[in-house]
Amino acid sequence: MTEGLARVYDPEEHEERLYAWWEERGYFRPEKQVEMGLASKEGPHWCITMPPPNVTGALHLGHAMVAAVEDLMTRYHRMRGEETLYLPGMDHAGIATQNVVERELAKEGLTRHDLGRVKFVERAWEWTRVYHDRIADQTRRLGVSCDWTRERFTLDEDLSHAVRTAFVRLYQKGLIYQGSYLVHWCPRCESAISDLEVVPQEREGSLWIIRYPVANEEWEGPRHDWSSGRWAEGASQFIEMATTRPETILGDTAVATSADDPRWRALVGEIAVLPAVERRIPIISDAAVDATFGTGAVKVTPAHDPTDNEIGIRHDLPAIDVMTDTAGMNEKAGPYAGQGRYECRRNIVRDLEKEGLLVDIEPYTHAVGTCERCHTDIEPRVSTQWFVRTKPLAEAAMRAVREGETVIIPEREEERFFHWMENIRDWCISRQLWWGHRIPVWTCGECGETASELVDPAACPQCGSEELEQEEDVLDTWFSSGLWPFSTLGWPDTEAADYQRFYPTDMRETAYDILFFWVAREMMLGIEMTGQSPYSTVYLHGLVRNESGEKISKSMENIDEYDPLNIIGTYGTDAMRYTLMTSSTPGLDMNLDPRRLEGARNFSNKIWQAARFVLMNAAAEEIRPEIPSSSLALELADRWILSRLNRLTAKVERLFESHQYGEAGRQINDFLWSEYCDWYLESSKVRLYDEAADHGVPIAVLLHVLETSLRLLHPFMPFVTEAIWQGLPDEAKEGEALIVARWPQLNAELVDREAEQEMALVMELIRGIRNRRAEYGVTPGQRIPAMMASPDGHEVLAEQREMLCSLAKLDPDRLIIEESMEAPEQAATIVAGKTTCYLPLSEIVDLEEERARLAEALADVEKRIVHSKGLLAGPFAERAPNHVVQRERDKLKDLETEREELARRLETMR
RNA sequence: GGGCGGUUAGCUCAGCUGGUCAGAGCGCCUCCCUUACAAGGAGGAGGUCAUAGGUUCGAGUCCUAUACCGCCCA
Repeated sequence: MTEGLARVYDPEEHEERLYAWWEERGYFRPEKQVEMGLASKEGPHWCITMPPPNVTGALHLGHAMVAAVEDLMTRYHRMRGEETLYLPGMDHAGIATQNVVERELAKEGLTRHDLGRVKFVERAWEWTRVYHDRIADQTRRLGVSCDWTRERFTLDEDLSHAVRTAFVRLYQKGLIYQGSYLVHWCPRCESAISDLEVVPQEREGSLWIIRYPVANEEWEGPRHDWSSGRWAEGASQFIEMATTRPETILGDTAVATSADDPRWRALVGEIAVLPAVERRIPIISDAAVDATFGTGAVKVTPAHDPTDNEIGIRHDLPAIDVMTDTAGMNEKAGPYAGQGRYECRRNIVRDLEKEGLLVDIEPYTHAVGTCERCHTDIEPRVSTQWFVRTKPLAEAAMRAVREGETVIIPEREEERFFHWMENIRDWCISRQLWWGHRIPVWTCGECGETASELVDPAACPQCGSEELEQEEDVLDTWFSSGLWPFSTLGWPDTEAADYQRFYPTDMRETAYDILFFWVAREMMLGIEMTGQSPYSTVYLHGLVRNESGEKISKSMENIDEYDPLNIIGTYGTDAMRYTLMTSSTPGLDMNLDPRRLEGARNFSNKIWQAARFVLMNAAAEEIRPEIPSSSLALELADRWILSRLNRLTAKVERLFESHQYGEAGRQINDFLWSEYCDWYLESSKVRLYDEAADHGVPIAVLLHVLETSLRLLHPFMPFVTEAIWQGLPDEAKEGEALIVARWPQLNAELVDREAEQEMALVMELIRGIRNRRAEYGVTPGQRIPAMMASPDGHEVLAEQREMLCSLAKLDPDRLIIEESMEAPEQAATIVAGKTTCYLPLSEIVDLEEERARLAEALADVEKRIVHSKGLLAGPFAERAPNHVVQRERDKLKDLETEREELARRLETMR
């Protein structure tokens, strides 16, 4: 592998190959880590369970984000020597998968009912097998170092057993109940869905102002048929109300006004006659009615509206469901039975108008609930469902967060968590689907007794009858996902090795938009089932959007640009992961900009090129001992880069510990590019290209710094770093793979403040000289003379003659470095602290320009001196902390030195 | 209606507990295919950190309003 590296880094050459190798070597497995001595059974451990992707389709950028963050954490902990488990898996995604399979069937002209339950479930399994493989493959492309030997699927036998156990326990504890309540019903899925699965959508609809006749002595009820135009003939009193949903009139069981509304007070207690169906319904008053809305009176449809449902309960009103499972009008809808709900709406409005009961129509914008999965308008509907009593579970979950057992990052998300938990409603967990965990409740055909047991009951526990029927419905997918952090580790077998070792886990990492869907449920079920919060930290990342901040959706024209696999194809996995990690800040949404991807790809190539340089030069050398070593005679640049490296190591560690991964990634980039490549590597050429010079030291330092930086960068860019690392000579590294190398530790001995200050002077002079060369248009390669006067730095500069000549393109024979000297006349001047550098470019220096430039610099310095003096003379000197004041004093001193130098120089030019 | 987040260079974004923080990449201008890299190198221009107050010796950084954009909940 030390054959030298290709001219350009090509991710495709390495990524899949390296991944296969890692996996085959078993590095993702905790057992292997222990076997290798990287971790120990007695030592620290770290575990994260992967948010299981749905088996519905393909991965998107959200998954790529999850992969980037979680794999970064995983690799970091593994390198730190913790026994690390990243446990992967997938979710059967009940409603979503059933939808896609039904869509497939539709292409064949079939519905699930044509197949029947058993055959349909078989089809869903076929789908699952295909997509499981596809998603697993894609996950590997993301470079995720998870332990595939522990992969789980929510419908696996053991996980189903966990679901069953959890259900039975909750049921027997009275935390699960069945009842007839208002739920969100999707007429396309023909199933109940939870509050969270309803997506409100703004609609420009209408507000229909209608009126119902009131029965009284003069008019006891209609004497003519509905739609005859004479239905309300003779009625003398009406109550007027506004509605956005005229079709639900048929299910009204009252009219309500706010208490003491002067407009309607007299009618409260009277009976209104419902159009079309002629039901006699009471006029009541209720606090829920907003007197300022519409006419101050509302129709009450307890079976089809949440607010009305509550009013209905308060007033003991009947709830009449007028619809079918597919949101058609049922037999209770009288003349409209058999019509679709929107067809019915049009017709009943027409008829109301005909009967003189339509008062007005106003345009009205309001929110309509739609199904998260199929976007069909939701129908609130009373139906019999299973619920989890969430209050006690929520209390425990809140306590865990409040007491710090689980920390949510970013912190503000804790507020959202509490707010939701405090207002939590019971969780509807039954779904009228076929794909999922069938509810383990049996009803006796003889006595009606219901039972929920761990083992399928053979006979009714109450009457002994064998006529038992299992509940048809399945459980909400989130019920099984809610058990994920422990069901995957072996629960309910609490003696299982993984459960013992890794539970509670350390991290739940996911996007903030599923805090309630999932995290909240995991917390509730986890604490209830295991007595412990399922993880100590919840880290929530932001959503990925396109570069204009728009949500990426399948309907976008350039959707392919945002397909992670296409991004990987263009830029490589490393570039994508690095970009996802560094483009944003924790918890904030990210606008993914292709330019950043390009930059990241360039970065990976840059490291590759640097490595090529190091390896080419190292190939010819005998590799010297590791660093630090007293046997190495380090020069200024060596001491400087080692110091910078160790500062970086400390900084990255601190940033990782506070979950500021993006900042850490940027810091590593800065170091490698702007310090290692631009300065150290360039300066090393002086020694490496000098046959007579010692090559061992720069090679050792180049290798050491490169190798250490690769370890720091590995969690961000796993592939390119491993590819290079494998190419490094054995003497420069420890172990067989970077993925299992040790995380770098700060070596405080190598932090060298003096070297940093001296190097800063050298760099400042070189930058200054380059700047003047560019300004005067000196031919790039041309060697020029220079004279440096430095009372405090001449020794350092003299030692760095070669570096100065090389990087500033100075003529070695005409470089003079003294403590002080007479200033030449025709020269450009650079002042750096006490050091003055003259470039005697007699032919090209424009004295007038020089004077102007120096005068400008002097003016600037003087301005800063005035500011600094003002600061030190004021209350700042007394109130600010000592070290800040001292720093200001030092700064002033430097400025004053510089002013002197500039002034002196200007003087000589008069 | 309640709550949260954002508003920093032309563009996409960093700036942790207030004191060299005014930054990066891309774009732009000048020069350079120099034996790691043109997916590159050297130099340069560019921002009164949304607005108005306030706290402080000192504020993109804290507080209060306002505007605009976005999200969540009802």
